[in-house]
Amino acid sequence: MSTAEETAGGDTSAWGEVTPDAARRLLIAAVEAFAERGYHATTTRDIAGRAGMSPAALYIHYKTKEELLHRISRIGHEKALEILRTASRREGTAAERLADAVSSFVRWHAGGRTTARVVQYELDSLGPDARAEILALRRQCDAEVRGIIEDGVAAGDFDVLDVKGTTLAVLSLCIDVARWFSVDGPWAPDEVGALYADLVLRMVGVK
Amino acid sequence: MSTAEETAGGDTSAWGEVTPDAARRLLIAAVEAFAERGYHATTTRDIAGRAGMSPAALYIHYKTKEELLHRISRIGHEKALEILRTASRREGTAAERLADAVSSFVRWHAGGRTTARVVQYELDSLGPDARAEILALRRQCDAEVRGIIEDGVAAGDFDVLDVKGTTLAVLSLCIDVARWFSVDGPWAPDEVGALYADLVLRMVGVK
DNA sequence: GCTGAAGGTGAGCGGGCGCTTAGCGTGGCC
DNA sequence: GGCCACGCTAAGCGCCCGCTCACCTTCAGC
Repeated sequence: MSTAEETAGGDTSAWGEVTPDAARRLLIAAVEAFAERGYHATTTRDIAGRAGMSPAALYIHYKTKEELLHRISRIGHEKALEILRTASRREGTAAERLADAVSSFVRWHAGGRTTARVVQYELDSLGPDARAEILALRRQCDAEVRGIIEDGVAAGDFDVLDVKGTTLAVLSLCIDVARWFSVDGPWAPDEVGALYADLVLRMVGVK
Repeated sequence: MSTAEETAGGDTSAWGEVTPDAARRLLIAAVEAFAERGYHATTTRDIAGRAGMSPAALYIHYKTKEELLHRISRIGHEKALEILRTASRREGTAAERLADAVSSFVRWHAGGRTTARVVQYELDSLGPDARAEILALRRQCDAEVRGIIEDGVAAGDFDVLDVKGTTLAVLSLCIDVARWFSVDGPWAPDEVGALYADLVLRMVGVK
């Protein structure tokens, strides 16, 4: 896992690679606005206002409103893929690797709920080209999880009827955390991660 | 389960209660448009056009665009609740009732994907009052599933660590089907329903 | 101190939005 | 046939959208 998970309160970390400072502030403002109201219901005036700038400033750093979503989506998906890859490539049994992947992936969706919501649910608002690029990243995420499950089946550790379907279900379960998780709810991201890791191990019939 | 599930090809059934005919055509057009592009990206001109009417016709049958979403959402949630209730109240072991609930609920999300998408993912576009009304229906859905799981635990049939969390995960898994399911994909609604019923029985540790 | 690049602003454009209104065609009732 | 209620349309209002443009500041380099 990464050295520092996104903190609660306003996951503004992990955008360090975005420069200059004004461009990063606009990006973070866009993430928050998109997460709260959705891409289409968010106005460029709202984004600029949150970043403490005039509406015109947005267009110095980004060509269009859609470019903002594209950048957010790509960075987010790359982070998600990195999380799954790290868990997949560590040492240990398939069960340990799968539990690690699920718990860290869920922690990211719960803790960085704001970002994850945009990343997972605003995909359809991208144009065809950007969308295709992001879908390629998603297929890689799928491949990482499927790889772990296939390893478990091959080693005789898992009992799975349908590898493809189970992979989809596992990812679906994790992703949907971004929809329902709330910081005001009864669980901390860690707790959901642990619960979900247990549930997923049951789903793959770990022995 | 109901006598007739929604058919593929354009789930226009189940709107029989909406009259007159023009109002129903507008509602079905709105469901399709909202599912394809999202509530905020859909225009009233688009809805009216799909229904073969002029933009102004919409306002004879509905006060606002939001009222359309509200009506769709309420009818959809009532249908979802009815599906879960029917499964919950049938005879049989907790495992049989849970498998029934999950498979029929998933079949509805997969087969009536268009409607389910709007119902499950456009909730935030409703105003506070309408939203509160719909959330009450969602809590009832949650209660039906939790009831079955509690029955299974009480009877000693299930092995569950966290009833509330597991209930949430089961519902989350089913609901997210509306996001990823495609009629062009490799599965039929029935197949996903059967797969998911098996996965959920594993999650609750059925003995 | 002058200059040019970089990063910002205020004002506003063209257009499409949700929604309204005046008026038209039509079928039921006397 | 005369009348009216109803369902609908054509036209368009007022607003706010994404985005642009002319201009202003700041500051490094010389």
